[in-house]
Amino acid sequence: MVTAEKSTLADYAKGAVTKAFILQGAIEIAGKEGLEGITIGNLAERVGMSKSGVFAHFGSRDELLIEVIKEYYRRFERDVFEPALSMSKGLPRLRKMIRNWIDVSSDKNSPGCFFISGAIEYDDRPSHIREELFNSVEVWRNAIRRAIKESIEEGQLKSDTNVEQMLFQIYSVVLGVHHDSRFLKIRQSKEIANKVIEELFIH
Amino acid sequence: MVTAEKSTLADYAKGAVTKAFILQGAIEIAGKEGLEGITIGNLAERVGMSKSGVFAHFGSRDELLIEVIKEYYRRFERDVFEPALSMSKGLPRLRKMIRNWIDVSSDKNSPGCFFISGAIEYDDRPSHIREELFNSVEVWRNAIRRAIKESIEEGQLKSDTNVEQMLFQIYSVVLGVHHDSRFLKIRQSKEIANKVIEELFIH
DNA sequence: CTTAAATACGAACGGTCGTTTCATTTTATA
DNA sequence: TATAAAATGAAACGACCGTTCGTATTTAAG
Repeated sequence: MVTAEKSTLADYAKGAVTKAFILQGAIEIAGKEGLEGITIGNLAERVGMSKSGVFAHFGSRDELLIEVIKEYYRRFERDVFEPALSMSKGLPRLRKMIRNWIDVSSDKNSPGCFFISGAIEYDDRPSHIREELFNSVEVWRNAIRRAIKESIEEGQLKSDTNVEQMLFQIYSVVLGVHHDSRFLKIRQSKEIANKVIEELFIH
Repeated sequence: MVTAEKSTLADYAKGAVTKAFILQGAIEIAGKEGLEGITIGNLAERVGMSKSGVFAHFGSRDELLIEVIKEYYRRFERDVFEPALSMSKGLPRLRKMIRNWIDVSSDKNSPGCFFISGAIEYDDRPSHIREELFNSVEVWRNAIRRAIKESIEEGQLKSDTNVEQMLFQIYSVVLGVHHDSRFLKIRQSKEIANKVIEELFIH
């Protein structure tokens, strides 16, 4: 039974545990094959269930993908954004956000950044999936915008800094490190990316 | 009959004309749905042929995709690289190469840059298709490297310019403009990208 | 003009896709 | 412990996948 006061893993109904397990498998598949690589069949095989058993948890494949994106967003927030909150407002925090993001985007053992791979997969395909992805990306971009503005207010970035251009440059660098490390398999791409980011902050 | 001395469109066997027509259709599909969005079925429908009729020209879907990439590469060379050769060696030529590349990557009426979308589609999928794509990308990257070095030799870029870092930054900006114009639908992304490139060359 | 080769089609194959239906088993509640 | 509810499975559906085969048509060569 789930209560508002206190809840442990054992409290959750079996259904919720299974659902979380399925989503974990789906994220792993999407990390290798992309979100469009998730099929009910290969997901069922991976988690050791029947197709209909998996399907029943979501009602449709679209809904499954939307829940995958929501779950990925939660993890992104937990792994990339929240750890940066321990740094002081302004450039230290912004720097930490970007470094964490570069880490998950270049680490070959992680599923890669769905914000980046998903943006390519759904750039010309209007759908609820695209909308869900778009909203997640926008929330993240707003967090970056805010950190840039706070860095300006703290006097750590030049007062005439163009926020949108700075955002473009930061986003571009992460797209670059994602591309170079995952497609081209360049090992030192992370170091180059961090160097470029530092120069961006210094100028 | 096709001769080595002279050849016009009418000289080509019907098969070659049809094949070119099919490849054109395939490129259009890939522009909207990605390379993996090309199926024998939807391609046949688009060009008004039977599945088996389309299939016979290539022998397998993999071979079809490889020929699509080769054809795209030829067009990229023609539309992006070759026009830059009219500019003088060094920074003017490099600048033109990048501008042309930004144009095809941000133009919503063009199929987008397969070097970029393909890199995401095949980043974790070893296959002949990936190899073909990888080789095309490497040729293009070498062309950029060369233009950077010539710009240094001509004294138009600082002598201590790090070629690999410069290449990373250029590539990142184009990834950025591709992302912002196609996924986020930001209209002024091309202007921001060109501005960033100019600042990159000035510093 | 004849004839061989090139080209295209229609039908079918085994698979996989997302989804539905219904029966069965497992879990939680009273 | 009895009972309702939740969770899962087995089987099948029509649609589409890449591919094969045999045949008809169109094209080019002699």
